[in-house]
Amino acid sequence: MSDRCDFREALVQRRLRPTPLRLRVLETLGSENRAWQAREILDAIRARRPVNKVSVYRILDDLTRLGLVRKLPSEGAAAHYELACEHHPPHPHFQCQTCGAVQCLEPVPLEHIWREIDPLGNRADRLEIRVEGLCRRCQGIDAS
Amino acid sequence: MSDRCDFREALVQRRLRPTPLRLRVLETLGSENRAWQAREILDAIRARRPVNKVSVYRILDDLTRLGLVRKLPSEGAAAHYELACEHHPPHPHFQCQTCGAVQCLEPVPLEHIWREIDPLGNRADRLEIRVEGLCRRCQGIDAS
DNA sequence: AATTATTTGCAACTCAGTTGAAAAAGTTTA
DNA sequence: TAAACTTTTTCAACTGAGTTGCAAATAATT
Repeated sequence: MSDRCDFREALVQRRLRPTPLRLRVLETLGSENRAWQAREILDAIRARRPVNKVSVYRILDDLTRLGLVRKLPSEGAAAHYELACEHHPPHPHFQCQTCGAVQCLEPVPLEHIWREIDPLGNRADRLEIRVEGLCRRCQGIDAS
Repeated sequence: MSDRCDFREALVQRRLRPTPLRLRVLETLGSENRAWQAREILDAIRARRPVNKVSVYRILDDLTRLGLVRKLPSEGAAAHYELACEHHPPHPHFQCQTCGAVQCLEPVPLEHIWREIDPLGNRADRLEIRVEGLCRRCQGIDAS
C-alpha cells in the first residue's frame, strides 16, 4: 500500500513541521489498507525508536483536526485512525467482531443513501457506514 | 416514547429474572428516542434509588448478549446502548459532534445499500449507518 | 428451614486517553 | 553565532470507562 501522498508536503501545507515522528505516524497509517488504534501505531513506531504515547495522541489529534487523518467511531474502548488525504476518500469499514480489526472497504456512491436518510432537522456533515461480522482470517479462510 | 414492549415478558423469555434493576434499565432505555451511555442510565436510576455501576454494566452486557439491547459503536470513550426489542428494528443514528448526543433516525431499507458494499470476503452480519453533524439544539434551532 | 442458584454490591484494578509543565529541538533575530 | 523565541516531544500524574473476583443479599428449590 506504500502511499502516493506526499506527507512532507501535506504537513507543510497545514503549517505543521514535517518532523520525523509525524512522518512516521503518517507512514504507518499508510502502510496497510486498514484503520489503526493509537496503541498499534505506538508499537509500530517503537519497533524502530522510542516514542512517548502522548506525542502520538497529540499528533493524531492535530492531524485529525487538520483533515489529514480520520478518526473512526468504533466498537470497544479504543478509537481507530486512518489516512484522510486525497488518495483516501471516505469509504465504508468492516470490523471483525472476533479480532476487532478494522478494514477499509471500497468507496460507495453516497448520494442515494443520503437521499434515504432523514436527519430530523439536524445538520448532517458526515456519513459513516460500518459493516460488522467475521473476517476472513477469523473464519479460517486465509492462511496463518 | 413510553414503550410498547413487555420487558418483564422479554426478560423471562430469555431466562433472566425480571428484577427491579433490569426493568429500570430497560424502562430508561425505552423512555427516549435515543441511545444512552451507561453513565447516563446509572444517573437516571440513581435519581430514584441507589445502584452500583457494576450492576448496570453487567445488565447491559447480558441484555446485549441476549439481543434485547444493541451496543452502538461511538465516537469518544463511552459506548451507547439502545433497545433492540421487536419495536426497535435496526436504524441509522445521528451523533452531534458538539454535544455528543446520539439520536435514533428512521429505519431505511438496507437491501440496495448491502448491494453496493463489497465486504472483501468477510462474513458481514450487521450494517450500521452513522450520521455526524450538528444537532438542532446545538444549532440553536430548539428552545432551551 | 436449609440448600442452592442468581443477582447485586464493593474494592481494587486495567486500559485509553488527557493535562500541565519541563526538556529538547528547531527557527528567528540581533 | 549567541540570545530569544517558538514549536515539538517527553514525563509524571491524573481522569473516566469498563472489568474482575469475591462477598453479601436476594430469590427459588428441596
